[in-house]
Amino acid sequence: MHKAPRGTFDILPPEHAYWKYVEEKATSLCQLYGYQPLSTPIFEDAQLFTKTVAGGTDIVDKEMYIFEDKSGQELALRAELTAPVCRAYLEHGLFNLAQPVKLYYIGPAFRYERPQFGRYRQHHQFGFEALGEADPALDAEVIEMSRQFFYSLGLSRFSIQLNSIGCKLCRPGYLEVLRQHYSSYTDHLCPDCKARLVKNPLRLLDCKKTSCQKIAKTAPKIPDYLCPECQLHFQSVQKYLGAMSIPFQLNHRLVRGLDYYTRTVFEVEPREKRGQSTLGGGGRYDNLIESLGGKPTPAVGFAAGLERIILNLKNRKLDIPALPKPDAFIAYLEEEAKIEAMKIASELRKAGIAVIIATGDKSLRGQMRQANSLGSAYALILGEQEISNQNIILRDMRTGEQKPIPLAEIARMLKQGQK
RNA sequence: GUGAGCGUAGCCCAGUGGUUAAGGCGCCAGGUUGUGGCCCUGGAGAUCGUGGGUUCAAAUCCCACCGUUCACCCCA
Repeated sequence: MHKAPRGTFDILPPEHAYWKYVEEKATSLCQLYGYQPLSTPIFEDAQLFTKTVAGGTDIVDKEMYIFEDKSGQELALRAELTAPVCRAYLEHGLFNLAQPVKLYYIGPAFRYERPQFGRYRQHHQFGFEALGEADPALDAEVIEMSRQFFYSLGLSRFSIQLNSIGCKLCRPGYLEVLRQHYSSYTDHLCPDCKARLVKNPLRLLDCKKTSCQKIAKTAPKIPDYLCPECQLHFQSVQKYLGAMSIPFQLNHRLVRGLDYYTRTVFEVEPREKRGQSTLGGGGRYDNLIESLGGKPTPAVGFAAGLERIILNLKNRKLDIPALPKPDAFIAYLEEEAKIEAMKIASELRKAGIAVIIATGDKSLRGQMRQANSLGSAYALILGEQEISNQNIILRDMRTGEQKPIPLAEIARMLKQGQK
């Protein structure tokens, strides 16, 4: 027996109620803020990720699905979607449009990791990106929009963690100071942190080990080492957030996993934490487009994991609209009525009525059971008598009331019932 | 990559060495020769994750593998 590959899963119809709900909230949010949809391929040139997300991060070093196609071209299943969006922005000359260009996406991303709570090898991201504008007001708007997204879903028990990690001018200086601070404690560091010291020093700050946290507490804080421009930008973001009454927590230990971030970084953290809990995160990436061969182009964006959102919706036991049920179920007796029923079903569907017709020549009782379990609003019953009278029985499945309706009027009656 | 827990019908699960592996949900049929939901009756559905071992005897004990869940790492 075949199974879905490790870390992947099928989304069965009942589950799709959640997915539809989240996707509809996401698209209407984007409409509200002026973001337009963009779809990019599931796989890309591997270099698109290795160059941008950058070596030193686990995503590139060990988690990418990389393969050669038959021509020897090195491809990768997309590990995230910001780089593909930037690639499309450059490829199609979107920098010629009025800036910023605001785009959103919903789709799968792939990382080869050990699956666990809220973490999968194929997961789905909803994200939006504003390209071509450096204004800190846009950072604030992206954060506000992220917050509105979760509120519109009915999720409000989260905090927004905010930090600035500087730019290519000021960050190297900070990293140097940070390394110096840690180099005097190397004997007390956990093995992971020893590796981080050389590989990814920013990550030292959020190690969970208590011994390492002691050292992190006394570590120099990045906001104290920002250059004047980054400082002003960071303050402006906070000013605009304040103006919109968006609560946030400054967290100087917040860093993001991807290497391309500059200045503003933020994460949405649920109050009730469990394992992989971050609902979403984002920030500014002013160097990414240039590193892909474009002109220096500032940009800011956000991405959320749909699986984690849905886990939270279930956890909060929020009522999610059910998937639509059929308007009518057609039951029949004997072959002559079946032929007529097929004809009626076809005509009703042309009139925009969702119809399921009984199949398999079950007893009428069996057909009615099926109508019930499908949740059909009405049952239509066709037998010899009805055919000779040119009518059909319309049964309201909720009340159990039923009466014969002339065949010519049945579509109109059901249309009324739809509303 | 490291560590821990768990694998019994589609789903939830009882069963810790001894007859045909129990129950609930769901599914199918009948009770109503043309009518669903409630109720009653019956039925189908399980190589007890896979392979090996211990034993007269294994779902049950041991080993390996696979899968899965959780944690670390990392991230959405």
